[in-house]
Amino acid sequence: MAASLNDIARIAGVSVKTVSGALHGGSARMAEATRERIVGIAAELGYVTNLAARSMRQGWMPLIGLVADDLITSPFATEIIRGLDSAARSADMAVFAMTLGGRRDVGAVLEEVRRFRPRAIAYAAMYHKTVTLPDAAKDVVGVMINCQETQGRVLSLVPDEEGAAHEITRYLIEADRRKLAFINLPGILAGELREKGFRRALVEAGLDEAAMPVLPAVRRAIYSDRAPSLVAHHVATMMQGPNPPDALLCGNDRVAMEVYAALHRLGRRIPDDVAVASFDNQVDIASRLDPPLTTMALPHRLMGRMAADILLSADPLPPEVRRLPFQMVERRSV
Amino acid sequence: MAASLNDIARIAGVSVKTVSGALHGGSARMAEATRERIVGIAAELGYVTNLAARSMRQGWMPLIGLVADDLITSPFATEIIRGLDSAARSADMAVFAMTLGGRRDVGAVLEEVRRFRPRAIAYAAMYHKTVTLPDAAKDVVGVMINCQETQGRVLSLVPDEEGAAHEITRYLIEADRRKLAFINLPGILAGELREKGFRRALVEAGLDEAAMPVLPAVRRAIYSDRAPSLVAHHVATMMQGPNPPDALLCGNDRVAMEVYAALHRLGRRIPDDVAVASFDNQVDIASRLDPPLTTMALPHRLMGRMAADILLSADPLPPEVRRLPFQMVERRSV
DNA sequence: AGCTAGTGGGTTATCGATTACCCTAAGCGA
DNA sequence: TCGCTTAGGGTAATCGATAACCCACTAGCT
Repeated sequence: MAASLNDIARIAGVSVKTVSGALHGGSARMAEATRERIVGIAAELGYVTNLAARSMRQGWMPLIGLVADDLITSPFATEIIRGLDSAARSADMAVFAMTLGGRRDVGAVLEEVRRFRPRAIAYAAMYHKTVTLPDAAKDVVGVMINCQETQGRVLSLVPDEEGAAHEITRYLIEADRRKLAFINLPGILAGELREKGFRRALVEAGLDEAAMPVLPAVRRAIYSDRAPSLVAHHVATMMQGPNPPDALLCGNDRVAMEVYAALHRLGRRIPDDVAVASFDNQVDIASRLDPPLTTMALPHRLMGRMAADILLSADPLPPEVRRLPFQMVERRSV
Repeated sequence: MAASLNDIARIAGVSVKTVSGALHGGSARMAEATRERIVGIAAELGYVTNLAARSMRQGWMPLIGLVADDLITSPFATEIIRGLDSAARSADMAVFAMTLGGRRDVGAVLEEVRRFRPRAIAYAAMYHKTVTLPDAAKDVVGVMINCQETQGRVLSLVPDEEGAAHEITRYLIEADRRKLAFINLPGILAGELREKGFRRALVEAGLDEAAMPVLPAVRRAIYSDRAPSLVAHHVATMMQGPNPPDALLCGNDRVAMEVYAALHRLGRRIPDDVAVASFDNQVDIASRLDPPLTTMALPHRLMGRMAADILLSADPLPPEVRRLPFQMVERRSV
């Protein structure tokens, strides 16, 4: 068994409280010699603080619980966790993540996490969506990341999808593109909001918004590697049609990857014939495409960092929805 | 503050020990009526077990600590964690991950994790490598994942790089390819071992091993999105040379992605003119390439699961190095 | 000398769950 | 009726760290 304050106290011939003070800076009143002797013995014994024991008095463990609906799987998840972690670390806390992993019962998973007595709990979604939390969970979850609670009773941090779509569309228009098309992700909240932003930018630029197609990358389902893709079909149809687009906006970098392949097959050059832009900034893909892809980076890290700040802030914040900006990563596809 | 066994006991008019028994199945001797009454009160109060308190007696928290050298960043990391998690869950434990995140001092990070009193600790590396653990850490880390301890004093789980390279090379040869080239990842252990397997398969097939080039994907450094790539150059040189290869083996799926682009530019078709195969099975990429990429999947999930089994096994295991097999994912690039 | 303030450190209760050990009452056979 | 077993449950110690409160001693001042 690991050494405890008690063991150190016995060897040093002082009381536990003195040892506690020496190692964790409790009372300032302490002879420097005593402190040094105690620290020396602690090091010799390989003493490691027992946070579980400390938590008994404190009431909580120095943990931020993260319940994720399946997110740990995704490369973006890591960004959220990094953001959370960097903020948590400044407060000498750690992040403790647990995924639903297919389990339906959010309440049960929350309880599993609560057994560890985290200081606060965040709930995160893999992709931007609306989530219904069980009633009891509303007082337990301090902040929602990448999702918003159905009844708006929990402070939520989400990406500003509409703003991002608006920005990248404007960017395409400013690059003298006039015939745009958007191969969107159907059936999800992000897709809906981005379509709004896309159309708004077109209208503001005085373009004929009705002439610009918004097409689904897949049929109905979530975009995944199992869903049959419509991308190649859409690209071929549009490019060989009477009025081919000179800019293609893609729902994510993987859609863009398929668009690249389809354009290659048709002998079209990027960006000379067609500009391509997208959302996500999945670096592995975006930076390795030829030409490298201009894409709107999701604010995952930012959401993580803000979430931690919110959870650790002393005073309670109103349960609003905060929309966080994407960051445009300009490469050479426009 | 959350309800405790004490609160429940007071309300139910019984002792804490009875409540403990009722909720956690301690003593079998208990009137069913009493148990039900207690469970009811616990539910009403929203009682959640305090694992920190339990751990005071048990000596450890039901946690498997995972120290990762930077791994949480990678999409593979998630597979290791999933493997660990699924095995841990069967033992009613959770995985608690912490990354080095650039910090040099492994010992300090290990101590940070040990403060939480995990039952056992695993160390994982982002890519297959050799790791030198501080002396004190050798008794603390129960298993190394995706890396091996320099002095072989800790049980290690690593991918069987040589075997995988041998298998995929044989597969290419059996597909009637006779002029192979390998665009390898330079400067890392995996690359060295794979080259061995590649050459062994060539020799076994009676091919002229010296005529098959093994080229570095990048100059010296680790393959990352910052390292200037040599892939396009190599492909162009080889394909336009006197004796172009009919099969290209790639160090990972992102290299393969660049190979695809380079071949497209040269007007070569996959797999008709050139077969392409690689390592990793980064699904996002491999399944979306055109044609979908045949690739050797790293045994990350398996490593995770085995690691948990090892850590939770009662009897200590010898500190050997176990090489785990890759899984070939056949798609349509060969 | 008597008093006060300050220094250095000890005692003990506490947090929540578990557990070794003890107690009571009922039932039952001798 | 006595003694024993068994069901049902109580008491109190324990794990490690913390903190409220207490105590002994010394220097400086009147």
